[in-house]
Amino acid sequence: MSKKHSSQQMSTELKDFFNKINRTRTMEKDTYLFTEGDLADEIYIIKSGVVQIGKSSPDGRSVGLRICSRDDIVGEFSLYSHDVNYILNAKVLESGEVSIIKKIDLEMELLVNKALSIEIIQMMSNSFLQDQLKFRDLVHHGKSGALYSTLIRLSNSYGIKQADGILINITLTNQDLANFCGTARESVNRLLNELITNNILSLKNRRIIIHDLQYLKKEINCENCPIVLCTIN
Amino acid sequence: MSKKHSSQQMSTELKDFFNKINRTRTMEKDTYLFTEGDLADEIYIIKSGVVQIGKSSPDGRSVGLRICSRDDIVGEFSLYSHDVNYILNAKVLESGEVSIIKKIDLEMELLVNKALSIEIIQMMSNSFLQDQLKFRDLVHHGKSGALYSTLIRLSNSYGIKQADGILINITLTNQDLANFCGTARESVNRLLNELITNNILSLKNRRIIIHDLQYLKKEINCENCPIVLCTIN
DNA sequence: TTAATGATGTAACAATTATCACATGAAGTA
DNA sequence: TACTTCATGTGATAATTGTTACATCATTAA
Repeated sequence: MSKKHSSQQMSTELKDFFNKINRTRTMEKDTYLFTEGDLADEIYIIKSGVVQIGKSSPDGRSVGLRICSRDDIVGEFSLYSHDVNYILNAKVLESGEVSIIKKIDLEMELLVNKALSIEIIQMMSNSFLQDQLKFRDLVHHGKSGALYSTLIRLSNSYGIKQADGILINITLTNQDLANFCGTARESVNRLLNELITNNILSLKNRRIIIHDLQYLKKEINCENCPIVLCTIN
Repeated sequence: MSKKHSSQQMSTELKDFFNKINRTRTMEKDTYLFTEGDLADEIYIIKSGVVQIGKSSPDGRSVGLRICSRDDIVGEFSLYSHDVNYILNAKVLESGEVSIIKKIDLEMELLVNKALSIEIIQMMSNSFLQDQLKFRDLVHHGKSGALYSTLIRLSNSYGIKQADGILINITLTNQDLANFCGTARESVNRLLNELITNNILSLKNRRIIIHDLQYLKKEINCENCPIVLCTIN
């Protein structure tokens, strides 16, 4: 898989630091790397596999927030405060391996490693701007806009250029997409089929190929912001 | 106005740094501190007045994202990369004054001031979690959920306890609220009047008094997360 | 005081989206 | 193969939300 863009992607300093520590853990599909309420004392970097960050509601519904893979940082940076619990969960969509850093080790390192701090600040400020743009797309363009935005982000994070368009190289069910958009599964299904009918995209092997990304962008007034600000991870 | 909670609130180190530089600018109601496309070479801290962070769409609509006042940090942390332009805008809702730091000065300071870096990381990680929870509320609980969430956040940021409830000590038009919720003004109006009818809230002097915050929280499955994660600023 | 402007309130109707209830399809397993 | 399970597809209907078109109300300016 060719991963090009990422909001919380591993920077050089951080990569070095993770490599120095070099603790890893394998993770199995359909398990959770962490769930809401777990003690948040570790930060992870994905070495292989796919992890979905989300939040489950008491009413049984599930909210999709990010889809992360190699080099993405996963966890919550509640630095210098302990006994903090995870607010989100991390579900393993494809088995793989993560590098682990104890939060306390990262805290110690930050005290002496200025370059690392600065890289983390840069990473986080990107995330912040990214989320603001996501609000615009998800909240202000209706449910179809939410789906279009999600597809665009998926294509920026997991898209592979092909002769006939951009293959989103990850399998997601209609329900998964619905959880990102705040819609019913059936609505996603209908919207997707409408897009297929209009030759905007097609399916192949349970994966989406986008033929006309420009159409999706136009519908939500995409102003071609830096791609680094428009990813799903 | 008693301000208690804030996601991007001025930390001690940062406060000291701003005070050391001590450049200020006054801002007039209904002007913009910055708009989309402006060169993003400064960061601001609000000393007085109220500023709304938002984004305007080519289709003329306007998206509300944050409402900031004293001690809130405003601007975009695109550190160490120059010729970057603002993606959001900052509209002055109430005249006041801001302290200014040149981005380049902050960058220099970060190279030598570890405590400052760490404070900024803490601030940003709060913002990040806060936004994830906001997605859940705004995207996954319908338009009424979006409004309820906005009201709860407003009460956490600008609420003043009173005998009969919590006064949101800031004036916002129905349209302003609609811009935060991604709804039509008329829908906000209907929803608000419904809440008034049911004694959940009332209006006084163009300001909202929430009598039954618990009702609003229950409707969106609020799990009483740390208040610092549920503000509008 | 009157006029103008902007905010709010409301009804009728249209459009979108959710829900329910199944049918069909695809993939893995006994 | 047949069975089971999970994903997808689709119609009918309900619920929510947006749009249009005004009326009313409050505030400011002439």
